[in-house]
Amino acid sequence: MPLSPKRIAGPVRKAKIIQSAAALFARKGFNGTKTREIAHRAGVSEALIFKHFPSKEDLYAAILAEESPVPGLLSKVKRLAEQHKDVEVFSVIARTVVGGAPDSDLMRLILFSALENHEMSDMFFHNHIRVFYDFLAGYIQQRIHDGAFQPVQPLIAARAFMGMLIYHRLLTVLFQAQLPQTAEDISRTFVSLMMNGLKLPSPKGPVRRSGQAHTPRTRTARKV
Amino acid sequence: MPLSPKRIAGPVRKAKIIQSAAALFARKGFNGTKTREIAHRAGVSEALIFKHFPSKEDLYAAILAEESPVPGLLSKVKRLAEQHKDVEVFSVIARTVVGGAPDSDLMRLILFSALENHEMSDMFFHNHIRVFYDFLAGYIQQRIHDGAFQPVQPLIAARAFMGMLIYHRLLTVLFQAQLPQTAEDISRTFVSLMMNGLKLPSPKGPVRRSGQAHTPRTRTARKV
DNA sequence: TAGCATGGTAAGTGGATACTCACTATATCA
DNA sequence: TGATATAGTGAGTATCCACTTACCATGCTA
Repeated sequence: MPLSPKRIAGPVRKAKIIQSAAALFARKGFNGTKTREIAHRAGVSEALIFKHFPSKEDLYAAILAEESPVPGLLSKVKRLAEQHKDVEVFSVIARTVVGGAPDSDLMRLILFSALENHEMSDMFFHNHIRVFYDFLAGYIQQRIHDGAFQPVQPLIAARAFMGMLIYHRLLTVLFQAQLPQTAEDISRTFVSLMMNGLKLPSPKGPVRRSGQAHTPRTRTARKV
Repeated sequence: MPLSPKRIAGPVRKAKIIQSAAALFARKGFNGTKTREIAHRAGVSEALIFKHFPSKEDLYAAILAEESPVPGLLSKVKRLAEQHKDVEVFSVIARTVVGGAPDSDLMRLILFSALENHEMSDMFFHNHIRVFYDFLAGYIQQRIHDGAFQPVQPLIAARAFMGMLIYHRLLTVLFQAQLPQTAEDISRTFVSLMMNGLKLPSPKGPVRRSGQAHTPRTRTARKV
């Protein structure tokens, strides 16, 4: 009886190859990753990779085409949004990102694919980052309409908030530039800055502030 | 007279090679750039590159070691800071970044070097980005001490502001994700959000002075 | 103008690398 | 049981690429 754990169903092996390749592409980029390494990591011969994928490019594309884990979070945020729990909406997003999402590998894959201008990079960006951004812009716009926030450009405000979060994530992933505070403190500060930035000037007393708050003349476009 | 525009002083040629290589490394990364391309772009033979630099790695390091154009801007900002012109300090930085600094090539070089974890990447990051960040954190801290800003963590607040700006820059450089508004509008919105976020809750009276002491617990950042 | 340092190149070289070929091993089931 | 499809591989191969060698060209100056 041959003790062969070798032969495995096709799709399973294929998934294993994708997983191994993703880890390597994330660390070394497309050009920096060799098919030999991928094979070794996946525990198969190099030839088998090419049985599953016509080329290294195709393997890379298969990785970028994978689904995002985002929707779960997004539906949670949407529930809060329907209840107009402003602070909670921003807090959940902040805690998620500051807490480590997207994870290091995913961040690096996104950046590498964008820098190396892979054709799927746009879609990848769309699936993993822009969903939040679009949702948030829509929410801000609605809350301005409700009279809960200052009349600010929703697209810019959304980009500002996501910028705080993603940039923070970038610094930790790319430069190990951690902050001394806890993730919770950091999230709270980001949310607090943003909520203060968006909230209406208190109705009492003269509101004298330097140039801003002029009514938006461009209609808020739904494009990025 | 021999029509030879060929022979050029060593340092000049070297600079030309660096310049050509920088453009290519910025677009394709270290692994994606071939010495042959660099030579072609610089209008010299491949061999000459290796007369000037022992290896491709050394050429890359020479590029990363180049001086940053930042100090000019920083001294300008410092003058404004000494006069406590809060809005102007933030505005100048915002306009500079949103207006296109660091330029596309520099941004890409920084990101590539960080992703490919080149050993000089940290220094590069330090010279080009962290200078602002450190300065800003110091300034915010001082203004908190002056009683002009809310007691917020200066490092986090600085990261938040730089995050808005750099992330915006990143989206335009990497994903051509422009916003419909003008650079000036975008800068103004970022600054306005940040200044609102940092400013003290307005007391009933029109004058806010450093003496005012009540800390509204509503939604302000927790001090530690 | 001889001598020499400097600027420059054509033509390799050896090792890596994406991909192929020809072939073996195992499972399924009529 | 054996026909057939599927899983898997060792041993290439053509090409590319960083780097070298051996050599020529030009300007400077004693």
